[in-house]
Amino acid sequence: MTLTIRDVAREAGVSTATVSRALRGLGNVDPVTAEHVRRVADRLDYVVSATASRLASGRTGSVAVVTPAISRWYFATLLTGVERVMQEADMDLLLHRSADPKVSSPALADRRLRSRVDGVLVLSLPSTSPDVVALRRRRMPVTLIGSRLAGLSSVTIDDVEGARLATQHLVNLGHQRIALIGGAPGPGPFIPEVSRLEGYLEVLEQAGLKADARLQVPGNFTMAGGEAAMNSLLALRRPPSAVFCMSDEMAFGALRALRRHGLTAGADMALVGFDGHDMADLLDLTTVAQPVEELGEAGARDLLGRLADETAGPVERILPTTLVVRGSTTRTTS
Amino acid sequence: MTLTIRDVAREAGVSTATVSRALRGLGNVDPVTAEHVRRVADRLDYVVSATASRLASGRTGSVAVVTPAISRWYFATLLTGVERVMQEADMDLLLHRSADPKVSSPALADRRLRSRVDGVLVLSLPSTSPDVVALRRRRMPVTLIGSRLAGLSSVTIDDVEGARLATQHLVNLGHQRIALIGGAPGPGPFIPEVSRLEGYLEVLEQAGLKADARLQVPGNFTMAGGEAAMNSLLALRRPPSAVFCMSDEMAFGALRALRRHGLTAGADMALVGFDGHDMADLLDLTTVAQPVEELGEAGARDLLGRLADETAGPVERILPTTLVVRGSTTRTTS
DNA sequence: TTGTACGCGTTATCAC
DNA sequence: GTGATAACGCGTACAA
Repeated sequence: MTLTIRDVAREAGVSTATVSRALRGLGNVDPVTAEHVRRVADRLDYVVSATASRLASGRTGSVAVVTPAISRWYFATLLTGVERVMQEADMDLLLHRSADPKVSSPALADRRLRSRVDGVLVLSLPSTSPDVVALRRRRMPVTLIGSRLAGLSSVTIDDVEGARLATQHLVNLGHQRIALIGGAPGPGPFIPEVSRLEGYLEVLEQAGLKADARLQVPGNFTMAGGEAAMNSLLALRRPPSAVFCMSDEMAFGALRALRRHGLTAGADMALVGFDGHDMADLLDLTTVAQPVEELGEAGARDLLGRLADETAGPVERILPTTLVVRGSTTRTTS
Repeated sequence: MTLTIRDVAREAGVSTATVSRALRGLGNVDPVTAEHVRRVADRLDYVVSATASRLASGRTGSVAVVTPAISRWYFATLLTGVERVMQEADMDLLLHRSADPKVSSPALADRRLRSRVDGVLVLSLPSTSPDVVALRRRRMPVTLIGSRLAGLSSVTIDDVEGARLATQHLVNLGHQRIALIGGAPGPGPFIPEVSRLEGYLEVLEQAGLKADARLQVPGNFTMAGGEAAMNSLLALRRPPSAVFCMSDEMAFGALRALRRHGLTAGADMALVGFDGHDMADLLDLTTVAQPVEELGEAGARDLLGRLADETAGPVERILPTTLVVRGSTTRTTS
């Protein structure tokens, strides 16, 4: 029913082997023959069966990206960068959301991805994630984006430095009680979280301010979480005068909380976010901007390189962050 | 090197055919044998080769979603819904961004998707898109989300009605000069755009207000576009007193423009968005909310049904929208 | 209920 | 440079 390489071979008057070589531009084919074959294939509107090609060659021509979330700005933006590079490279991109490890079977990604992709791009997953562990054991080419792990290639920002930038900015403005809105409650293995906490604590210490555990609250990296976190901070007997949020989306939630309390960011409470979200500008939010789309592109390119040259050693690329100062830390009047 | 069905067959003491049947739960296998085979496969950590299975069965077990954008909220949210359903159905999901038809070869999606997927989910693409045209000709199962086309299954909202809700709301508030910030300049084949314009015009007419072409400006469905659009409206000799934006993201941009002009939404200018974006609440934006994630899920389910039963006729599902009134249209004081 | 054997459409390895 | 042909790993008549 559907056209096969044999049809093209017959029509072109050559063997299937030659068609295969010609269509893939393998070089060891007479240029004239090759061109002829290509013409015929074109005329017939023939497209190689990806499936058969995969089975025979052992390469799938596709990669998977496993991510904890899709619609959150950071991940959606990473995806944009990844997709662009993969499309250019003519690679299929499989999208896989890593389910909550608590509710789903461990290493689901591994089972679903085995024999389906040549490599995997892992977005911001904790190194202890069963998915990552399984993938590693399988010796599947993996590149991490947004987290690091010994032995694996990764593209990240310097989270410690980013947090330092944010916190130092607040210190410079004279704040003494600087709170932190972070991710999950309790210390997790989630790299950006740990590193940003580290940067925050470092600066406090250097500034001679002592860290107060009550000022460190979880926000789960969501708007709702950020709002709840800010509410709890405002309910403290001695609320902070400044807050560093580990993500812009949490900062947006915090902004809402402030507003509902009749407070103004920048005047009543200094607020710094993290990410460089599109909407940070609109909301006049000071933030530590990271080149998210570029992170995605760089990660994708690294993985492609790794697939092309299996012997390539792991590379850890670190992209720069910049502090973008806006009204949420500098406004002086309501 | 890698485990095959033969290894499992040998180890379990049965034929490969039985293994194949048992592992797929085909029924015509002795329950005891089946269980035994499953155990062995499990112990060996065997996973069927998706590639070989595809070649033999003719089904790829994967679907593609082609979308004009990934990080825009609406699409990222649709994707979340789609991905959830596909993961539950154990279907691979290929992500493909449909490039700008002007710069890319026509029907790129078709060539890249042929023989790679069983069906395609098309997000909000104009029916004249070369991708859609090619897919149709190929008789590939297709479900549209966010747009409609005779002969194809689709899941949409009632865009006309949504626009009516928004415009009527503004009319009810007593506005006489109601502007519209839309998509691309000039009339396009992009369904939501056309329909929303239609609903807007209908209400104006019913209200005895005459449409003013100068009050209809393109915003390209981006924040930047929305901002520029609002700027141009404000530069008019007789600016509108209210604006209906075809998307929340454009409304956000419009909000910024207002702010830069020292104006307040709701007090100096009424503003209604469209989508029900997460952040509309934070920005106190009145909007026509649509169940975006559900749209994605419904579309995905429809496509799955279509794959299971090729004879199923096309279905057009329409999900409801609701007007969410907030301060951007009702605030009375700056 | 189970096993045998062929076919799925390419790629890759040899000869030529 | 080109052509046979044997894998690739599984599904599925068909036979038993």
